Amino acid sequence: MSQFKSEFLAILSERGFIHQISDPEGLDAAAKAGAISGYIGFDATASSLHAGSLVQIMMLRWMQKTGHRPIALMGGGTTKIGDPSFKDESRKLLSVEQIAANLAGIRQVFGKFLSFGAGPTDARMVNNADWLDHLNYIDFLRDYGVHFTINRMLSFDSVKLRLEREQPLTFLEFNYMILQAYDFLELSRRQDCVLQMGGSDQWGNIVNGIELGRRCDQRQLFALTSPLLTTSSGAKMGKTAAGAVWLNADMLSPYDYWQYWRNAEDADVTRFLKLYTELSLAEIARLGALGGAEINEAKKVLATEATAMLHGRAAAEAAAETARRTFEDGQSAAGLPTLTLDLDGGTGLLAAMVAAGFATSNGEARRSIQGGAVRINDEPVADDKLVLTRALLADGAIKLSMGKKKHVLVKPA
RNA sequence: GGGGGAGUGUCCCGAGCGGCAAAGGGGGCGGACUGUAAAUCCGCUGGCUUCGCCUUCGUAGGUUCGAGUCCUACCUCCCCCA
Repeated sequence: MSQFKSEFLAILSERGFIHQISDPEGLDAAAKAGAISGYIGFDATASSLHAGSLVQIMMLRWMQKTGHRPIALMGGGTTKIGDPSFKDESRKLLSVEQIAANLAGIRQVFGKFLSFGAGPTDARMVNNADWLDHLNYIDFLRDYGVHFTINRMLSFDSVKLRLEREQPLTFLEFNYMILQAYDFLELSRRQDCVLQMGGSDQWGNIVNGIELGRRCDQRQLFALTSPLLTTSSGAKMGKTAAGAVWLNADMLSPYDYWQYWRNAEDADVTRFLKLYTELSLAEIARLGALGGAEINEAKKVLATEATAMLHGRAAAEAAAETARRTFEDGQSAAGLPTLTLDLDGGTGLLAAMVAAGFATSNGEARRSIQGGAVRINDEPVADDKLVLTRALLADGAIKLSMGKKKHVLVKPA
């Protein structure tokens, strides 16, 4: 499996990024022979990417680090259609304004992982709206539609779920795979891009692009997919109870991001270190060998390294220090997320908990209090009618906690 | 076209002879145990101005003191026959 001669594939392989490659020998030879260009598409379905996309981003990063040119494709056009792959029902269509706003949010993150420019291995960012928005329907059908048979498209696993459930798959969505295939063709022509990467759920779509390249331009293109990542207990990467693990700092603080990785399951530590950090495999092997409570050290390294890559070393160290003070010293630490409330007029505890995101309704907050989950300045609270006022301030803030892991500092308005 | 079956707590799956805020799972949250892990055990898991009030069982009507449960129409899906 890892008999790759190119540094690019060898690294991806040994770090666990590879699920399938369309023509492993061919791609390996191409990557060995010289710099190649490869892309991954990101649709603008939310205003930030989340941890589930991190594997893709890391693949682009490794591509660049091993001397190739990564292309981040913004799905400004395809998002208007919506990818139906492996979804059991169609998603709501996003407005054009919404897509533009989401795209702006998503763009930010790439600069932290890739270095952009015009040089041979500088990353590029392109938007498929540039070519998809102005396609002429009839011309497009005549030029490219002839290369796709419905028979074949219906055979893809990605649409089977929908078809088997006899859920409607609209013609609009059905076109998504054609447009994604066309993207690949466009990028091969415009950017000399020969590789498309993505999650394993994208395999069918990518292969369609390879077919199109062969038929239109007699060009050899490649596909490389990463495994669909779940945690050891089966949960999807990047989702927690509180919501998605966003990459944008304004949607998830560096502290909370650090916490997400710190709370990884034991069984995931080695795998995650390989995928989400750039530590050497030897170092990862050492960390992964730690047993019992010592593995917490490995989790801290994972959290700090992963956070440093996204938010910078300083933010990562600060998060680590805040966590250390909070969890290991049991003190309130200044780096905890803060919440500003009116303490002069007083704010009810229930309302404060909802504002802190500890509960979604007063009732839920009340039940948590009755269940003994809530503490103020580390003292358990039993009274759900309590009102937060300045009298509770300690060191300029009130530390409001729920459970062992959720802490917020309430400060006066 | 004909016949039969199904849509349940806006996370999911799923019970429900007319008295139902609705069994049971899963998931999630909290507690205990630990190592900010896993497993296990326990509690919680519609909303509110909470001894009470309000909104929930595909949609809209109807019967009834009272409907998730019965009736009518409609929507969607599954199966059999043509």
